[in-house]
Amino acid sequence: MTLHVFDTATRTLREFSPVRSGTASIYVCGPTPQGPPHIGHVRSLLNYDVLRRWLRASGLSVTLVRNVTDVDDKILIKASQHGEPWWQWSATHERAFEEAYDALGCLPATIAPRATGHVTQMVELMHRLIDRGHAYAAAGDVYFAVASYPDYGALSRQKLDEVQQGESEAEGKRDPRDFTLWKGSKPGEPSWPTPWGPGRPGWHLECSAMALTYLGAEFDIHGGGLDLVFPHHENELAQSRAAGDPFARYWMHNGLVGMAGEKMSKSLGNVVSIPVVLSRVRAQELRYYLVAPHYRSVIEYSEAALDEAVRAYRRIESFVRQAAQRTGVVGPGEVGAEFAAALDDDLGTPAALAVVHNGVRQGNIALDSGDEAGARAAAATVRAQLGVLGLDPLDPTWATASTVDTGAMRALSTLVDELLAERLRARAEKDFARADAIRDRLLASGIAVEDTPDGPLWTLKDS
RNA sequence: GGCGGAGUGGCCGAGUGGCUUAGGCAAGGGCCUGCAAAGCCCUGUACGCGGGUUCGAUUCCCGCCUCCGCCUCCA
Repeated sequence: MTLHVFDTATRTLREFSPVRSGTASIYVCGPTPQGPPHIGHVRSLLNYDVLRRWLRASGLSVTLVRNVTDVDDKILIKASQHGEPWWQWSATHERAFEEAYDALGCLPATIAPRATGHVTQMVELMHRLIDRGHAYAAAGDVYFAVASYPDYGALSRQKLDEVQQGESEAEGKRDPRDFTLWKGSKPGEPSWPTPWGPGRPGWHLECSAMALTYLGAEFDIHGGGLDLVFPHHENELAQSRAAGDPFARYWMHNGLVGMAGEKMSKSLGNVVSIPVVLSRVRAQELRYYLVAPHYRSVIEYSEAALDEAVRAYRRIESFVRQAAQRTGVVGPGEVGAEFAAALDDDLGTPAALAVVHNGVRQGNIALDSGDEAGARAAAATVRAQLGVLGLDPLDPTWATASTVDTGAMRALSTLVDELLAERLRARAEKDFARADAIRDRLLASGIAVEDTPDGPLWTLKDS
């Protein structure tokens, strides 16, 4: 079985077959860094990170482009409200997004190009569109002539006549539904020179230009949040196709994160920002929470659901750590057919995680019965599976300052081991009061002790 | 108004025309343990409402209700 993905354009599950064999090219709409990253942003990226890891595990070399819309209306407004240059505002938040992605274990994009660095390519694209009669300049702006492209609406299944028209009273616009490729500069705004006058990129144009630059005229998968289907992706598709480029072969869209029955969005002001969540739970736990449901389903964020995910993840983590401590660390093995089938079916992470949990159970049974080989085998499989999901507890990504500082860790380890040895003596003498006192004292210091058939294990409590 | 999605056991969350069960969390019982924790085993009238198709529907069809997303910046 090979990967099948749900393609928004056809509304069907399609077998993934790359343009260039042995490789996969993916373009993901990244953020407009106008504010701090929230859970919704991260869910989207996480989904494409899992996709990428799975393609890689399936033997393909993956190029993933994630753009940064580093100039747009909101950025200009926010920056001026805060008395900062637009580029400073943009760069600050771009960094915040990168940090959030890194914290959650997203593999770095092959390239994360910025819109402002690709004006040349945008101008080239506009030339082609104007030459072909699909675009026109008017009063410093450049518009895409929607009516000139019969397939407009194919992706989102919008009928042009039914599209509600915004109150766009721009002069020179031939059809109110025409969208802006290029915005003529207004006083005080940044601008770049073009044959049609100075201005700045429209939102849609940049993606077509950058996808072309880094992935070629035809590439495999274009991804993004469901809210981008219309108009953003519809417009991208129209531009690129009208210019003569085949563009994306598959369109993937992840479901949004809701908040008490409403979409989480900047405009609604109900965002749950990543730094806030990460002060509650660890990054790998948040990742589990967001990766566990199917990527196309809606997630209604709640702290209760997040806490459930934390406990579920800790069950997995506890097995992997115990197995490593008791039977030695084993490298990732094979993921197994059942797991592969789950992910091949449109990234079925829920079914994949069910396989992981069953593996954990088998591993725990092996540990309980002293079956070291069985435990090691289970651990190897589980780690391989978790690796594909980006959830391997032993991945160095999750290392925190406290565990990285090996000198301090060694010192702590010595002290704890001494106390545990003392507790063992107390237990041997049936002095349970003293044994429990030692355990309580360690717990009060943030060190949890568990007795196993192989002796006590201790772990630092993270929260 | 147009386009699209969803309503599953206490909760989260998959899935399927009937087969033995998604998985997790929580709960109850048991095993293990000096205790605890963890783990393992067992238990639980689930599929929004009303019709229809069918030998049989949670799963297909029709209608209805409720909720969500897009059509304006948004992952």
